[in-house]
Amino acid sequence: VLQAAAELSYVPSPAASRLASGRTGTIGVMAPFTTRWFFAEVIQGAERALREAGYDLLLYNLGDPATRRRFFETLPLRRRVDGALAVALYTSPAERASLRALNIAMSTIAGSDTGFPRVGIDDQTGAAMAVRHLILLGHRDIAMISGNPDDPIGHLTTVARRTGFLTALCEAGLPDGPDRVVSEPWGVEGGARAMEQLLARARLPTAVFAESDEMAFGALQTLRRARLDVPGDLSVIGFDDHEMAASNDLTTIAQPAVEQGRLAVRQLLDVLERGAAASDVVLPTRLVVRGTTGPPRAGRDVAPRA
Amino acid sequence: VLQAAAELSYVPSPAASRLASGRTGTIGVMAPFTTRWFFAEVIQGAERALREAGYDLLLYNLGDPATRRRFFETLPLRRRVDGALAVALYTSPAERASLRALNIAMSTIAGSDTGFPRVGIDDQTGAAMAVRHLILLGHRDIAMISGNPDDPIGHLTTVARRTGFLTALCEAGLPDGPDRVVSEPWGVEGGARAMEQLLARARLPTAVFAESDEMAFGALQTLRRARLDVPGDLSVIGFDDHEMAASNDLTTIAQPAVEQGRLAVRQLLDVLERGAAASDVVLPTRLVVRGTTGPPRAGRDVAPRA
DNA sequence: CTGAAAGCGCTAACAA
DNA sequence: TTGTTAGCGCTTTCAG
Repeated sequence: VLQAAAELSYVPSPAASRLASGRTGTIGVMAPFTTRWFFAEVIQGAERALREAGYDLLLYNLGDPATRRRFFETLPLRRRVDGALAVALYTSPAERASLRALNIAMSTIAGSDTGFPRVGIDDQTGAAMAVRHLILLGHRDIAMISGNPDDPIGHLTTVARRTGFLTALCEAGLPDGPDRVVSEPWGVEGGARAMEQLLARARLPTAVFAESDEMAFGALQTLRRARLDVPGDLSVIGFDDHEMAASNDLTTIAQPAVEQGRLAVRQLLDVLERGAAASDVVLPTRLVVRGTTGPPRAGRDVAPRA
Repeated sequence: VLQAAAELSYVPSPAASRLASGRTGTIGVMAPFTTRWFFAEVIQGAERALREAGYDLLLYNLGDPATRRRFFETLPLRRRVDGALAVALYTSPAERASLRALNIAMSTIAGSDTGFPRVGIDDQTGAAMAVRHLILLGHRDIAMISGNPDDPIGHLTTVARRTGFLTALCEAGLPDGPDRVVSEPWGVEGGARAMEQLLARARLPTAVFAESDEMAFGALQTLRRARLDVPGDLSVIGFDDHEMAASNDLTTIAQPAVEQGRLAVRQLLDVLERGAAASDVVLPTRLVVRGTTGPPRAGRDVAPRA
């Protein structure tokens, strides 16, 4: 019988088995971006894990506000997926209620605030780690380049990394006023402009922590144009370990992006298939020292503390 | 009746309508990468167009050889999609036969060789455009940095851009021997190493055409480390207009990536829904002059031809 | 434990 | 036109 099936190259119809069993063999993934480094990596990790487990991945890019509104109004996930993954999705209470009403298994990545189990990193600790690296090198005058905290997308990450930055400064007894942080729109361009703001100040910090590697790339660009030496005149540290961080010789805090996608899928499928109870999981971040950080130039600032 | 449906928040079951109608409302997208700039952009363009038309997008990342083999053996697309899109998919004859046997509507992007209608650019013409820009600036000693033409992925693009490069040199009566092209694995890292190869030569060219912006970024990196001035000592031109090209001030040949995804979807849906006959479409490329190209330094090479 | 039959929730073809 | 019914190809349940 099996032989005959093989000869006729029989393939079960997914539609029929979905209808009969109620299981769709599909997982929905919602994300506000799909092309940015972090999101592309997470999606790739999720896609691979789902494929291996025999599931299909349905991608919903909610970046466009109109698309997002339509998504939450019509809930296209309904009847279409067994479970869902939210990547860095910061939701309004109404959106959260919609999601809850779907009544499907769900996991979240990168600190989505949906109330469902989450996989992610500790952004605050990671940011503090970056700052402590700078302090250990002897820096005392440190600024941060950051996205706009009012941007609904990326909001929580921005806030957490800022908090880590300020906390680490405070712990070390260093000046930590709000003017330590300069905001520009997230991205390379924003990073470049933020660095320009810093250059326009009367006194340049000796080190800069950028909220993301993308913003750090922009900052490096501005410094290059200004013919300033990195790390001689100014140290720069980023966050993420973007694929281009190595080639830009950027010191950074690495986070495992693909792994977060993979893990969230595993967790979701455990709930779905084995009724496991999902719990939050926090993945470690790691300092990667490269060439953009070094001790402050002697005389440019006070010496390292004892 | 409609009111009652709305009140009970009725949603049609896709599984049932698929089973009954035979239409799945889903398009499969096959790609060898999903995170690289070009692919991420194309997929985003396709996703948006499909979403607007009410279709779901099923993503198949065929980058891993084992995954690819399994894909062509089991043809998971069968019974699962109404049509498919192949992005830069260079296929073996057997793979092509499998695809054809699926007997579904299909379109291809970026020069896939599947025999189905294609949307893309003219890589050869684009490459020639890059070289002519350099020649017009007065360069006569021009090299190319390129991926490995034996790499099955990206093969056709590499070959076409090389051909355009050599053709343009030949047309201008410039030296066009095979040593004009240096090969390294595709990517930033490869571009950096290719530039190192060039620097190791007795005589440096005055300009370099990189097969892709990613490789150009690597080349710029190497030049920066070698403290060479761009474009003073050496001009660099890329290809693609990658999102980071602007911030790296890279002169390049722009190609519309999102648009290719969008257009391929439109074309596929026209075939599917209106029985239209799909035809190949070639999108234009465009020279974007930025700061990495300029005239050769006087005395470094012969003067511009009259 | 094996095999037959009753749906799953739609679409499409048919009758009225 | 509008209303009715027979499947679509599976899964699952229930007899045997």
